[in-house]
Amino acid sequence: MPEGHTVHRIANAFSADFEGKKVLVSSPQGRFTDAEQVSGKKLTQAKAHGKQLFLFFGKDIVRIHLGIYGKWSFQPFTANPPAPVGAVRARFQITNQVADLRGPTACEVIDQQQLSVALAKLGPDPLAKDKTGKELKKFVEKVTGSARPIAELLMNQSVIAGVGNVYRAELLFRAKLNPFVAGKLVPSSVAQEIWLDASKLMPIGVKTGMMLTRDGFLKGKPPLEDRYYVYKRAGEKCRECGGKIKLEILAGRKLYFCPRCQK
DNA sequence: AGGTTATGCCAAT
DNA sequence: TTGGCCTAACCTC
Repeated sequence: MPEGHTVHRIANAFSADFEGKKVLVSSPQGRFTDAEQVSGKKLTQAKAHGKQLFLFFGKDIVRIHLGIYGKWSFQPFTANPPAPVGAVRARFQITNQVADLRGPTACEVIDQQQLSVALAKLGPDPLAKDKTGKELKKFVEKVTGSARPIAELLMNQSVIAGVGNVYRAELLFRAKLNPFVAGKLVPSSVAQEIWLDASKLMPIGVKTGMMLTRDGFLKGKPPLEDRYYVYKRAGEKCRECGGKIKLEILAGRKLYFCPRCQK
C-alpha cells in the first residue's frame, strides 16, 4: 500500500530496529542478485524520500521502490527465522526479526553517485522538514509554471514526491479545486494551501498507517467506508453537497472528484 | 480455477 | 496514450 507515508513508516521501522546492526541480506526468490554485496554489513542509515527507500550499508546503498504491487512484511522471531512465503525478492534479517520484500519495481544496490541521480529526479517531499519554506516554494513554482492539469502534477514525483492516487484525489477535493485546471492557472495561494494540507495529512498517515483525509475522521481507526471524501467513491453521494462523485481516467489512472464541489 | 483489482512507473508507440 | 511489469488479495464460478 505504497504512497509516501508507507515508505516513511518502513524507513522508521528500519531505523528503529535494524540500524547499527549487521544484517543478513538474501533473495529467496533469487531475483535480487546484488544481495550478497551488502549481506553481513551494518545498516548505517535508513531514509525515505517520497516513495523511494534508501538503506545505507556504508557506501553501498540499497534503493527500493515498491511500485504498485510491492509490499513489506516484518516478522519478529525468537529461535529460527520463519520460512519465506511466496515470492520474497529480498529478505533482511537480524537476530530477532526479518523484513521480507515482495513485488517491488526496484531493489538494487547503488553508489553515492547513483543516489544523487535518483534524488535529483524527485521533487520536494511534504514529509521532509521544511523549516525555511524552501520546499514549499519549489512546489508552488513547479505547479504555477506548468500547463499540465493540476491532477497530473500532483501525481508527478518531480513536482511533489510521495503523493499518489489517494492523496491526490483527497487533496484536490479538500482544496475544492477542479482536477483539470492547468497548474499555471492555480493561484499561488491555492498551491501553497495544497502543500500545507499535504504536510498536515501525510504525517498522520505516517503515524497511523492509514490515509486519513476527512476532517472529523483524522483520529482513531475510522472504517474504510468513512475514510475518504472522493477516492473510490464513484457514483456515491458527495459528503458535502450530495452530488454524484465522478470517475475519469487521467493519464491512465483513476481520478475521483466531485464536479459540483470542485469547480 | 480463473478473473479482477491495486495507493507506480517506464518504455514504446 | 497504451501496454508491460509483477504480486497477493479478493471476487465469482
